[in-house]
Amino acid sequence: MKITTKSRYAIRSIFALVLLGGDERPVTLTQIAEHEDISRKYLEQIFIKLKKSKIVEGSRGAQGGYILAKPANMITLKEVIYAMDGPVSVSDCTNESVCGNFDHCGINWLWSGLKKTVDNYLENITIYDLKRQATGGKDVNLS
Amino acid sequence: MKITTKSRYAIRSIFALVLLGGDERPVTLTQIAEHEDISRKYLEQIFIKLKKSKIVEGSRGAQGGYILAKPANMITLKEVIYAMDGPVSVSDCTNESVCGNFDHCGINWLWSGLKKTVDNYLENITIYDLKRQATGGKDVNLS
DNA sequence: TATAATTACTACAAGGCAGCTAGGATATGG
DNA sequence: CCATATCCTAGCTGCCTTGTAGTAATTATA
Ligand code: FES
Ligand code: FES
Repeated sequence: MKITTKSRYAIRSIFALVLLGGDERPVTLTQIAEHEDISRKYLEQIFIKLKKSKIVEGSRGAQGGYILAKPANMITLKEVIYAMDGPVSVSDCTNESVCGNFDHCGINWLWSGLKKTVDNYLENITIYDLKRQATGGKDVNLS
Repeated sequence: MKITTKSRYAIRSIFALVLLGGDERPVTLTQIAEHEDISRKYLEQIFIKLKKSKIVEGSRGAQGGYILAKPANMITLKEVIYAMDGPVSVSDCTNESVCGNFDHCGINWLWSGLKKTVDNYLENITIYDLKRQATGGKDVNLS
């Protein structure tokens, strides 16, 4: 029942990206890696996935780096986690192809219910919320 | 972000235990293993844990087996999962002993919030609810 | 009291996979 | 051209879950 560290790194990294000005000019992975004390090589893989999911945009070469692909308040945690690990799966018993007993199982509604609960929580928090929380709610402008 | 199969097996097994009359007379693991198509040897380990957590009671020897240690509506899913895997941990960053950055981390409230959400869901469903759901809500007597 | 049934306990093997490292290819500003 | 970055692929490693195996302890019953 754990959020993978990859997903947590991703969230922390995007948060750091915003703090370092990534909503305006490119921020390099090296900066983020130092700020968050995460392996830069590992970050590379994370950001490639984030890029594929249209959460950030990368620009190569000197003076390159990453910027947000959309406003911070449009990036939900669910989205980020999905980009890392695919859809949140709370149980392996999600359909009949994986569990022969699926149709006759009396309790799989438990897991769809739990998934819905978790998804709902993660859908309603955005990167902007992290920033606002960190600055004590004083911040108003969102990018 | 998965409930372990051990926990799912445990829940299914207790559910089966109730269906097989385990709120009155002992039900053997062999019965449950057949009913749920789970390895009996694996069930043994599961039930030893359930016993240690005072969820079931075992009686040895011929005509032995397991019965519920308390009414089905007093057994929450959270309790069962706790018995299997310990407290639900949604992130490794739960205290400063494990994460040096804990005190200065701006986002760990996320994980405590998520944990609370999940715990709340699991706390409010009991084994009796499973039975009621399975019988279309017609059942009234709870043991 | 012998026997079959059944739980209680311990050890460990196999596999998957998350987490991370490594090396090189490609693009770009100065 | 060169320093700076992203982009892409491959693979290692250790842990943890899942499951098997063997044996001891207990008890109803004939
Ligand atoms: S859906 Fe697979 S056992 Fe319930
Ligand atoms: S608490 Fe460990 S990084 Fe946030």
